[in-house]
Amino acid sequence: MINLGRHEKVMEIALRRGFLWPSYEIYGGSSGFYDYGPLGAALRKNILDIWREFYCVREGFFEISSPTIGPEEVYIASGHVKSFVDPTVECKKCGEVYRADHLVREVLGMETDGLTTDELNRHIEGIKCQKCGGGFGEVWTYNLMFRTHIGPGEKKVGYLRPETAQGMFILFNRLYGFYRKKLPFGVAQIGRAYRNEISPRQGVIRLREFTQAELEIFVSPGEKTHKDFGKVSGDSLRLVPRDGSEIEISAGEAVSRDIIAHELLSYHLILTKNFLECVGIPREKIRFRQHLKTEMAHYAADCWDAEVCTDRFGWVEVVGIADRTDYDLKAHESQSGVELKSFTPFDSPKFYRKKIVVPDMAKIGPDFKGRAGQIVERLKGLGEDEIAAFDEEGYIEFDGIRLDRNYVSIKEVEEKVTGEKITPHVIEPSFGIDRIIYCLLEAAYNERDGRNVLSFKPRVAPIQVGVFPLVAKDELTAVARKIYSKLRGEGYYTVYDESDSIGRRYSRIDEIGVPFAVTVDFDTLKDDTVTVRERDSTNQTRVKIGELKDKLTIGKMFP
RNA sequence: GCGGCCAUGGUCUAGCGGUAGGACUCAAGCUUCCCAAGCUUGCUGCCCGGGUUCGAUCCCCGGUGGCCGCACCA
Repeated sequence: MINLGRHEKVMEIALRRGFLWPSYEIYGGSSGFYDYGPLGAALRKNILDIWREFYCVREGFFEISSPTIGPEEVYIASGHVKSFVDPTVECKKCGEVYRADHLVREVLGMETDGLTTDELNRHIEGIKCQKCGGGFGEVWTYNLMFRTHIGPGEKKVGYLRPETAQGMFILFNRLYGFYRKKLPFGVAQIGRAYRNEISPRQGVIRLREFTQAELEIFVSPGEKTHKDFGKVSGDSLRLVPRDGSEIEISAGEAVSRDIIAHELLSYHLILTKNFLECVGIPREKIRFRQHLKTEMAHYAADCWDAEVCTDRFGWVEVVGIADRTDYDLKAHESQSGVELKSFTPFDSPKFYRKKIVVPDMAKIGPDFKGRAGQIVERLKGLGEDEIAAFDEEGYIEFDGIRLDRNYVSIKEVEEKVTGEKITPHVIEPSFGIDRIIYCLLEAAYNERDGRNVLSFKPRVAPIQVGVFPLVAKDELTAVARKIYSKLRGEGYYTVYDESDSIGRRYSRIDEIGVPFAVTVDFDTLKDDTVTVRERDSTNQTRVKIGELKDKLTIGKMFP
């Protein structure tokens, strides 16, 4: 299953030709960080352009950009301060490190969710190391967020965001207004996120700073549908549901058979699959795996990962598509005290008859003096049943006070309700761009006659055209340089090369995935034609210089 | 975070207690009428810090980074 050769060759090309460089090399490096070189940055740009085309243009989700550092409250609300930690314990004798909660759960057979460090410590006192029988040290928690301080001094704690999502939840009211107070709406953010991983390895698969492209789609809880679902419901998905089976099933059927929770999730699985294929991940290397209940994030109700099959790492999670329900909005609402709700008007207002209690302050005030305020507060909070009982019995008792009916008037009024406030649910497709780039590099890699070829689609290739004089003679280079300039003027990412043999030059650009080579030869001088060589087939066709643009098709955005 | 292995030009590697050689790449030139041809010339290197030593790229310690295993993985 593991094929070291392929991975190593891809990474070697990535390093040597300027796709990916380990960061801070001149200072000895720092693991978990990678620089994108010129070709890597261009590749990423092209992938992000396609992503924007899919989501911002086609789905109409506008992109925002929020800060990467947030005050502590944000991540207290989101649950990251508390939950984004691993309680860890180490054997004092043999140094074996355990997840403290897993250890307690396994040895004592108890549920460990929500236990504090102190509680875990108490449980662990009686446990011996399973390897050597030694005793354990203190439980310590490791929070994976980078912590910092905002402003001078250490009073104001901040964190580097572990996901771009929170920035979008926090803007809910602004965004809701921007979208003119209608559900559903979606918002996109592309940006860096930070996780201080214990042991980042596997190249660009697990980074401490990485690029996410995330969408938050706010919907009514009861309307997890998509107007275009009909167009994709026949498309097939390769699914690995919770039961561990692997099935090929249409998007529509997956919903009707309750494998995928709802249409909207299913729609986004299809969209994700189309996106991955569009950037160049082969269909047969894509599948969607449903999270087990136990591995689901603290906020998720249902979650499917898009996984790509790699030679080196097996199935790699590249996109998470989660139904976060109302977890985040409710959490920020309660932390901030600001209401984060949408308002849905009814078709026509509804009228309710209900009884209300109106306190007679002229009586309550003098008789109860200092406690009057408290009484009024209690009366405001009475439920309908309590009011009815008050009305019937003629008195009410609370907080040791007996309040007679003649301190209030109880009236029946008609209340007009024009709609309802709800906390929207959130569907979140979250793309790990760096992982997608690795998968793409691996998928694009081929060998031909012992030489390296990266078969990028023209649309994602960092450089689209190479322009070469067949040999470096002045009469040919002059024409080639003109074409080089002309193509750049038309918007192609183009390189010019006149050194070495023509074969070597073709080979050089094959290795960085340039799809087209335009070669100027001696016939060009007679009839204004050049050859266009296609990277994957190496086929050449002669075309008029003026018709180059028709031949160098970078490809339609959508297949 | 723990354990094992490792660290030499851009890449891959040889070698040694007296500061290094090769292959490929890259650059310049010659050559070259379509798939890494050939010739000449050239640039670039012992991961970092400390110790031992007259002298350390080499030995020792620590760090950093890489790979593997454990653990972890929203």
